[in-house]
Amino acid sequence: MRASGISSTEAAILGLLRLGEQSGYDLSKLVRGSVGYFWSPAQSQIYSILPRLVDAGFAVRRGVRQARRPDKQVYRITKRGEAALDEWLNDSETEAAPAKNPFLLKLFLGEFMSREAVVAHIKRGRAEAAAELAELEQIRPDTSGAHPYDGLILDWGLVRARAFIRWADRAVREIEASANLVSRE
Amino acid sequence: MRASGISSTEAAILGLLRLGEQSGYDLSKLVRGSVGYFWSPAQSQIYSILPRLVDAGFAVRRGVRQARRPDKQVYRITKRGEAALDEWLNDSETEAAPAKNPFLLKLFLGEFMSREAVVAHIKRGRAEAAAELAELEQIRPDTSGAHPYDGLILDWGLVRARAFIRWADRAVREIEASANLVSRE
DNA sequence: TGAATCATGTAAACAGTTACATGATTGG
DNA sequence: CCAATCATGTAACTGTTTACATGATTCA
Repeated sequence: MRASGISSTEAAILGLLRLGEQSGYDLSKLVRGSVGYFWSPAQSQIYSILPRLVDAGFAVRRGVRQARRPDKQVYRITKRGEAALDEWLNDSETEAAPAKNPFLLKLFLGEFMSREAVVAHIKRGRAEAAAELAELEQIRPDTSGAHPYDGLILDWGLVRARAFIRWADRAVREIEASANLVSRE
Repeated sequence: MRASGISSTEAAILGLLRLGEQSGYDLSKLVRGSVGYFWSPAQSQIYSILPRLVDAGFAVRRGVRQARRPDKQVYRITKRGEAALDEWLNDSETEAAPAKNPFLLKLFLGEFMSREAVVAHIKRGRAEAAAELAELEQIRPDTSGAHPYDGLILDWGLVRARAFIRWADRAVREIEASANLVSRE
């Protein structure tokens, strides 16, 4: 819910533009990089937001001729765009993350699955977390101070992935332990 | 992305119907309860999904006359609905949780805020996590075996909230430490 | 030569939210 | 008496995804 300002996705795009002039193509690549971990609009959504930002006076578009590449449109944030982003940033009511966790939903409905299927589900989740952890562990946060909070964000990713893996291992052990109990009754 | 089956939200509704015959009103209350922590469609979405499930043959509707309450429509899952839910449950490709975390997005854009604003943002997140933790700590998982995996889900909520609080405290300390460094330069 | 990358966009559909409309009954 | 609860739905809108369309260039 926003009173009058920009949406979170518009804020994300404006924030990326604030790092420098970018084309839609650049933005989709940027989004697939680090930002994509916590915000990843579809490519088509980026292309649909960009002209809206121009209409609103939050960005300007400039055509760039290229010799060995297709011509492109680059977008630059304007003062009004910066102001709109600042407003979003300073709004203390950050919208809540949507309560959408298909992994937990499936586990909640686990009573309609076999125990083996539930265990397999948890193990799949664990494997995904382990893969994510391995990916995150590759990243060396830059110490240049250019993106001062990237290290903290990375850190949360690591903490979360490790905690999930520990939880998953415990969960599997518990389920298997209760299976043994039942089979000995 | 689903090949041919039902969506996660439809699965959630069918799963809830599998616990017993329910009205749309019952479902929105159930959703606001425990399930809402990881899946919470809007009330209007529930009312729009229900007739679709009936059309697809996954549920049947029955009108109930009530004396001291408005009449209501209750829905019961059918065999075909159970089969559709089973298919969704046994599909190993559980969709990924959407990468949407407004909290992290704002932190990522923290370089365009004052340090104080960033700290305030993290503290707000911490407060929310603490409130959630307190709520979760009230819940005593039922040991009847009716919902065998509720305890595990609760446990993940507790683990996650506690990990977030620890991360937030560390983050605030780090930001304030680096502020002191800079101010002494 | 063929896959990947560069580059931009449209169309159609689906998912999801907010707000509105209505009205009886219960309980403090 | 007033707020909350019971109860169902529609309308309008925003957000988001998937798929399609097009075509040049680079690199293995």
